[in-house]
Amino acid sequence: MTSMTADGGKPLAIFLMGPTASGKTALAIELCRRLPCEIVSVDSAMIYRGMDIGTAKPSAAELAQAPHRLIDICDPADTYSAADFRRDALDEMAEITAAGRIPLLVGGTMMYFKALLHGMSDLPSADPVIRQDLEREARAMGWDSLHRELQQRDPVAARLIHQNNRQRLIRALEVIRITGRPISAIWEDRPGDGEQSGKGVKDYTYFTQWQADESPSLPYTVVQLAMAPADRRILHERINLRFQAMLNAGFLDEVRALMARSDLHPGLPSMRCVGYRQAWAHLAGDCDYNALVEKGAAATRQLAKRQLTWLRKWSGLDWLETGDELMSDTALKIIEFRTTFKR
RNA sequence: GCCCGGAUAGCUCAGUUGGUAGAGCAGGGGAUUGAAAAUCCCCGUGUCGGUGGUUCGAUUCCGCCUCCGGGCA
Repeated sequence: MTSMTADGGKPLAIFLMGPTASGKTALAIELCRRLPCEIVSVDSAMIYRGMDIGTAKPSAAELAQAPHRLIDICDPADTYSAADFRRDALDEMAEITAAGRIPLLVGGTMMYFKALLHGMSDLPSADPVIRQDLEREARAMGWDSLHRELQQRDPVAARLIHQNNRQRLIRALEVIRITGRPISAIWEDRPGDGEQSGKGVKDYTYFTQWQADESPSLPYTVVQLAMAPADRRILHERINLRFQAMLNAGFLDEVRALMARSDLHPGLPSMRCVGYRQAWAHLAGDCDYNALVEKGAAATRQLAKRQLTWLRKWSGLDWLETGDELMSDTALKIIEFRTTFKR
């Protein structure tokens, strides 16, 4: 039988990853029926309360059957980060393991999976005041002047951050202003697991290859399941149908309720989520209903594409095919195999 | 039936004073360290509706045909 702890005494954790609309939630709930698992959501949109339909959050019935941790933990006015996620997820996983159960991490926010698996450098968190200052400077002197400033103070980061990428440009300068040190130097201090210390930051990517049970920064033996339809066209069809189904289920009412709040605006991370951004634009009169249907579905397809880009280079995955009716049997076999035999 | 517009990339369209064409969107590939469902980078050959003519050469000019708008009967 599947053992709770694998070799080395590390407890087991299961990751279930996949692009949006690939059927992760259904499989996760099925696995909970067949294994002593407890779900931790790995999803940067489901964290928000009041954003249910558009994030394809599990229904109340599904949640009663298989509770999800780390959903509904933020107000849509809040910001949340990959580092916040790593901390919270490790807490939840410890609790689940202490109760003698297996953490099942399910979601499509690949950056969060990466942060969890590999850890993050010891960087300061975001400072809204500094960000505002930097944006004001950019408006006054031009964004190219900010990039020149980065070239001065952190040539390594300047080379790795494209000058059009304002978000990362701001971040790099923010870190310098808070710590007085270049962000690339801090990456080098402790690049993820620390394995590459001293080698220098040659690439923005601070790790390229890893094995599931080789991550020093995660005290678990991990089985990494990934799922997607075999053919991208099938995924696109699922996405198109699902977006229309969301609209039929009252998605626009959900967004109207959010717009009615005076403290929410389209610039917030929550309101930039796929679907919400397009629905807001439509309700604000920027496009008609047919355009909303097209744009919302397209944004979702593009999200799926980016998720697949992560997955394609991710190592140590065991793949499952969406639509395979024996999928949960296959998943159980993989889990048993992976926990029985060391690679 | 007649008149006027259209017909060019999957979609919406630009353009070539005649030398076989390019934008936006969609799509594809990639990057990814506290916003990550974010942000950014790279990728454009398509019987230029069909057919005949003029021409060294037609997607471009002319004729006819087909289809789609709009108008007149």
